Amino acid sequence: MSTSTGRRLRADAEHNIARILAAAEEVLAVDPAASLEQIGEAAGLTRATVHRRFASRQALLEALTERLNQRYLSALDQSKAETAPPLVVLRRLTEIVFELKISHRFTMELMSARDGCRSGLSPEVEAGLEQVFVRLREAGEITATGADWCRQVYLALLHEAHELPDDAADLVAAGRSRAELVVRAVVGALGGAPSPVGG
Amino acid sequence: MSTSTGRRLRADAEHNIARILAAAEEVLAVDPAASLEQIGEAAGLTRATVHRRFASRQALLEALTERLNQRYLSALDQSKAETAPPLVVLRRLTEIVFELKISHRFTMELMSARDGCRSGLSPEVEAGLEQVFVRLREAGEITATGADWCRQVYLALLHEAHELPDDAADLVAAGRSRAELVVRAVVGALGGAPSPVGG
DNA sequence: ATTAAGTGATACACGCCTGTCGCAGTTAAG
DNA sequence: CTTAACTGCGACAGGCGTGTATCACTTAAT
Repeated sequence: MSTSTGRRLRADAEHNIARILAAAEEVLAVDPAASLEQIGEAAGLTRATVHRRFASRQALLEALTERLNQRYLSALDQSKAETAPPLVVLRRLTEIVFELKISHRFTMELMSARDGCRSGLSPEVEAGLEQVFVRLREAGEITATGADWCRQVYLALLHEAHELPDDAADLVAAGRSRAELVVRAVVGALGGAPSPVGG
Repeated sequence: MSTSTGRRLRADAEHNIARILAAAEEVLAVDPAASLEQIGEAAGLTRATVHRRFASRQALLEALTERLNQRYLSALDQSKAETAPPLVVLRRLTEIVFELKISHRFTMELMSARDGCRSGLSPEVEAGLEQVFVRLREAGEITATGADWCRQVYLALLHEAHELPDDAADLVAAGRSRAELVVRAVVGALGGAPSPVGG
């Protein structure tokens, strides 16, 4: 709905849209309540121009989330393309998302802030993620069946691992790789052992 | 630092402080950017009175976090008092914190929003939580050694389980109890199996 | 009952962000 | 080159939240 709203833009205008989005990400990562003025300044543009490209602050934020959803899709493609074993897919995906968390910190948190029960992720991304867990289950790596639960646990552990200081003991134990740590934790959380109690 | 700043307050004033805090929690849970006016109205008081009791918005928020930290401490006491087995302690603690997440939703999220690497939790609460994981490790239930990692994983999984819809498949599998689900996931994530990959 | 504390109501100053104009100058596109 | 698009600049109106202060009134404390 935001891609090509009317007729084609001039090249420089299109270019400025990119600069605004990049600047917004950069500035809002530092101060989530930053004004459009600050964003424009960081983009080397005027507030007026920001308004010309994005009718409202809300519109700008929506453009940011749409952009991140595209990166997510691309990440999913990159990691599962070669029909690799599901654990490898999970590890690759994790590594890419770690990079996204660095370059798109603000938007990541924006999308994590659920309103109600929505995840902020596009349906396509959610479906792609679900596929990863379906394959993990088929391969016997996990036992959990709920798509929501799997996705939430994964993203949560990914996030926490990312917040971890560089010299954390558990990181060393995982061979210095945050991705390794996440993969192990996710597999453990989603059910290495079937059911130690009842049922 | 906020308890008994100067001389004693009159009884009704002290009472109003409690009403303001309760109203703030209630209102901010719905709209985190709500004005002091809205909070005052919800408390049956005027904005002026809110300002009399809390010099600034910032001061009010700090009072909220201090309050929640006290609840955390009390929760830790309640769950580990009887020297119960660590897994039971974890489950009890989880159940209590679930209730806190309902009654203190806003403040929970306020404290989760880390600025830098601080957790928002008071040192006492962090220490108490660490003790729980130390005992879990001594009992052989987990293998992870990092205090930060353990705490973060626990709180994250707790949060995600709480966000889960009531009819989630994994909840049924865990015997309908979110606390059960969290305990299993935490134990799994923090290392049921030592190290399936390398040295 | 007396006094000090507390509240309601109202008003004001201040600052900030948003959204929208218009105009002059610059730049891409054909 | 010529035109239409785009930007910078400045200005404006409107809204909202904060923080402070004053004054009359009510209430707890002793």
